[in-house]
Amino acid sequence: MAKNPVTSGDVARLAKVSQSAVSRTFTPGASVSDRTREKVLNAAQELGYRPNALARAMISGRSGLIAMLVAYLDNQFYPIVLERLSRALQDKNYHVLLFMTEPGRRDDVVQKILEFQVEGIVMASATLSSGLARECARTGIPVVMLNRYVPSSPASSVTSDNIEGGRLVARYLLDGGHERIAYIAGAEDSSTNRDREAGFYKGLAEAGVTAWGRAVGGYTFEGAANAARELFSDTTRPDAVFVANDHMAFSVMDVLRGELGLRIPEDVSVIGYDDVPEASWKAYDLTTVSQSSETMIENAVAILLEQIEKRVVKRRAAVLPAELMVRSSARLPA
Amino acid sequence: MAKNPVTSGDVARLAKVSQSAVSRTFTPGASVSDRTREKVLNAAQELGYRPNALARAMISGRSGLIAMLVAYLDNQFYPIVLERLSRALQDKNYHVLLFMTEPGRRDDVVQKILEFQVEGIVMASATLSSGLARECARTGIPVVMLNRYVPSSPASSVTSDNIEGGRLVARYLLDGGHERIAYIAGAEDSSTNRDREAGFYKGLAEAGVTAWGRAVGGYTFEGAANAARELFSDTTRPDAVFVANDHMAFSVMDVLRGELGLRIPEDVSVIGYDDVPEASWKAYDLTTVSQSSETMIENAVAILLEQIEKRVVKRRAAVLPAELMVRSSARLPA
DNA sequence: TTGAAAGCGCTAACAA
DNA sequence: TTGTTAGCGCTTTCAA
Repeated sequence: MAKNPVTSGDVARLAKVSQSAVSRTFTPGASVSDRTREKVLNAAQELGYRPNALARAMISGRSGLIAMLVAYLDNQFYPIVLERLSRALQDKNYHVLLFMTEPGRRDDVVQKILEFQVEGIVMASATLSSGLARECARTGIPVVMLNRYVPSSPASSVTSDNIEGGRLVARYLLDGGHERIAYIAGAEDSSTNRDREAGFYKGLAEAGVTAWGRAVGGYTFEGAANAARELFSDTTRPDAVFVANDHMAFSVMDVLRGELGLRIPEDVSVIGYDDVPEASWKAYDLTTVSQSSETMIENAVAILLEQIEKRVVKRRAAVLPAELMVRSSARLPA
Repeated sequence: MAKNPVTSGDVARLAKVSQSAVSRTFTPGASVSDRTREKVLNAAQELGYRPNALARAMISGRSGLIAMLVAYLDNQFYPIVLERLSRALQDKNYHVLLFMTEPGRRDDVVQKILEFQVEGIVMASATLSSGLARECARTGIPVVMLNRYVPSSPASSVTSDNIEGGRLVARYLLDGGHERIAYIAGAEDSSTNRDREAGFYKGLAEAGVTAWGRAVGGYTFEGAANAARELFSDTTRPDAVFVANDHMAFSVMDVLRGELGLRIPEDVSVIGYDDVPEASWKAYDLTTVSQSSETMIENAVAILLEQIEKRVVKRRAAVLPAELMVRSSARLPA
C-alpha cells in the first residue's frame, strides 16, 4: 500500500515529545496541553503526517468501516441508497466498503467482509444465509437488511410497508374502474415481491375481485418485457398492470406502447413501486408507490450506530409508511 | 469492530503448530506441508477462524483497498462504472472503499482516503488538487481519473475521445440537414465538457458552420431543463441540440416534448453523450455517443494494478474510441 | 498532563 | 518445511 513514510514516532521526534503525545493529539477527547498539541500539530504539518487508520483500528477495535453488499446497481433505487448511506456514514466518520454479490458465492463474500473487521453490514441485496447471520451475531456485528427481511433471521431490517403499498395500488386501480387487473412479479423469493403481491391481492379481495393475470419479471428489465408480452398476448387484455418495481415498469411501458401500440393510461394503466427518479421523467410519468430512501437510510444508520455504540446487537425491524405517488400512467379515479 | 475473538494463535494452539504455520496456511504460495495445512485448516474450521485483513495489511503493506471517489450517483453512468469497477477489483482480491465528494471539502476527503492506506485511488468526480496529486505521487499511490483528466497532473486518466465524439455529433447533425444547431453544455470546468464542445465546434467549423446557440446545463437535470427553456424561448428555434451528456438530454427531451409540444426528431433533433442504459429505453431512444464503461474500467484496473505491482507510479492517459449510437432522437441523414 | 511500556493480530526474515 | 523472533503504527494502561 505504498505506506506513508511518516509515522507518529517521526512526528514525536521532531516535536520533542513522546509518541503517545502525538497519538493523543490526534485522538479526539484525549488530554493534551495546548502547548504540546501545538508542537505536535506543527511537526505533523511539516512532515505531512497522517494517522494510519489501520493501525488505529487494530488496537482500538474500531475500524470505522461499514460493509454494504449489493447485487446490482442498474435499478436506480440502489445507487441512490448507496449514495445516501455513504454520505450519512461519512458524516459520522464511518466509511463504506462496497461488495457486489457474486452469484453462488454469497457466503464467500461475507467471509471477506468479516476479514476486514467491519463494524456493521448493510445488505441491500439478497439476504444473509442463516449460518452467516448467526456468525455475525456471535461476533457482535450488527447487520441491517435494507428493503428486505428474513423473519427468522437475527439481522435487523428496514423496509417500507410493502403489504400496505400493494393494497394502496389495488384500491387505486379499483377506484379507477379497472376490470382486468394483472400483476407482474419481481423475484419470487424476495420479501418485497411477496409482500407487495400479498397486499395487492388482499386489496383486490376486499372488493371481491381477483387478479386477472400474473406473470413473472424477476426484477430484470428483460424479464419484465417478456412478462408484459406474455400477459398481453391474448385478445382479451388486462386494462391495468401493477408491476412489482419501477425498474420493470419502465420496460413494461416500453413494450405496451412501443410494441403493442397501446396508450397509457387510456388503454391500460401501469403502476410501479419505489418512486425512483426516472418515475417522474415526463416520458414515463409513472404512478407508483413511494418508499423514501432517505428515511430508510436514516433508520438503517440509526440502528447500526446504536448497536455499534452500545455493543448490543438486537434484531430490530423498522417498517416505514408507503405512499401512493399519483402521476399519469394510471387512469385517475372518477 | 466487535473483533473476531479467534486469532491465529488460538488456531495454532489447537492445531499444535506454530502461529506462523497458521499464517502460512492462509498465505497463498507459502510453503506448508499438506499435513500441517490440514491440521491448521481443521482447527481453523472448528474455531471459525478468519484472518484479520487489517493486521495483514499493516505488516505486509498491502491493504487490498482501492478508494473510489464520486460526486453523485444519479447519473447512471457512475453507478454502472462503480459496479463494474467493484466486480473487476473483487476478482483480483481488491476491494472498493467508497467516498462521496463533499462540496468544498474535497481535500479533506482525500486525506481520509489516504489514512486508510489504500493502494490506489479512482477519481470519478472532480479532480485532484495539485497539492494532493503530488502527495499521492510522493506516497507512491497510483491515481486514475475516470472520464476526466488534468493535463498538468501526475495522475493517470482514462477517457473516451471526447473531441472526436463531439465531432461525430456535429457531422451527423450536418449530414441530417440541420441548420440551427445548438449546444447544451455540462459543467464548464470539466474536461469532458471542454472536449466535447471543442470537438463539436470543430466538426461544425469544418463545414463552415457555427453553432446557432449555447446554454449551460451544468450536468444537472434541472440545469438542463432551464438551459432548454432558454434556448427555445425565441420564435426562431434550434432544429438540433447536442446535449453534453445523456442525463441532461433526457431532461431536455422532457421539456421539448412536454412543455413546448415539439416532436422529436421531426421538429428538433436531440443527441446526447454516454449511452447510459436509459438511452435505449423506448420512450427516449436517444441517439448518443457511446463510451464503453466496460473498456474504461478494464483500462483503469490495468493501470492501477500494474502500478501497484511494479511500485512505479507513472502518468498514463488512455483515450478510448467514441462511437455514435444511432437511434431515433435525431433525424437520419438522407 | 506526560512518557514508558505493553501489546492489537499478523507477516517476514532468520535459523534450525 | 518449521518455529522463533522482531516488528508494522498505533492506542492504552500505568506511574510519574
